[in-house]
Amino acid sequence: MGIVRKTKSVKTLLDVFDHSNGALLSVDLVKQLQPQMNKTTVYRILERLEDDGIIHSFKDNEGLQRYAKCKGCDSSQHRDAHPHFQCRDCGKTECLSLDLSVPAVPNHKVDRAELLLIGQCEDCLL
Amino acid sequence: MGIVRKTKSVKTLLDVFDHSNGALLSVDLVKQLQPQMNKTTVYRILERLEDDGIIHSFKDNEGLQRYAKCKGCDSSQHRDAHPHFQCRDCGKTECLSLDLSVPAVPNHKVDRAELLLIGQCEDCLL
DNA sequence: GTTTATGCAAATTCTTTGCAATACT
DNA sequence: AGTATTGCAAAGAATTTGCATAAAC
Repeated sequence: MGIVRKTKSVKTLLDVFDHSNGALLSVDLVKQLQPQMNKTTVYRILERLEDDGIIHSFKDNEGLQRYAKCKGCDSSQHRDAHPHFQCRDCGKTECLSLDLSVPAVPNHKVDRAELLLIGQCEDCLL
Repeated sequence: MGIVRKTKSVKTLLDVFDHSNGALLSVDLVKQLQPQMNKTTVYRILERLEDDGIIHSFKDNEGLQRYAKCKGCDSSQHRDAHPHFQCRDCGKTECLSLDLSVPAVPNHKVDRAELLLIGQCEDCLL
């Protein structure tokens, strides 16, 4: 449902996602967009975009919220398996296109899985 | 290296781990042990126990730190694949004994993997 | 007796909330 | 016009830091 109004702020944020890759820290987005955009506004737009299935989010290795553009998600189902890779050196966090098979757990209902790989990225391997 | 002194506080914390199952929130431990033990003390003991390979930690679905007793870790290598299951209803977080095969990522060095399954636990499935 | 651990208060960091003002459709 | 959105200030929650005191080896 397109309940997210295309305000200037929303467009700005979507533009940031289009021109960057990987999963972005909400904290960084807040910093980057200040003072043109208020901190609260950034958090709330991210929340709305996620509700609308435009972006997805997860907690990274530091417990910080990260957002990335969804590929193949919609508002009804936007929480599929999203493997991510986080570099322990530079912190850069990438979305992986790996197909994650969600293991079954006896007597449990598994809705989704978050797989975070931690290591060194291409740039930091040198 | 047994650099962790067996103080009363340390023993208390180890006792909590022995008498509970699943991965415990540092926040809850702090609450539970107050006011006998100071907040800072709890955080610091947890940190030391993890350094020593007695317990391991990860960020849960809410980005909160959780700790659980290690099985088969030591101070040199205590960060192996640790799949966990977190109940979206009651929040209970269990350690799974599943063997997680860490996928390779081209041009990256993967040190470890955090797999968190989210769903409903046995108790909450009724 | 030296080193490690603890307590306390204060600071930090990320995120959320309430409410009035504003922009979108 | 009516509803969704924004800004600002303040609150909240989890975790960390500095420093003086106390306990462990």
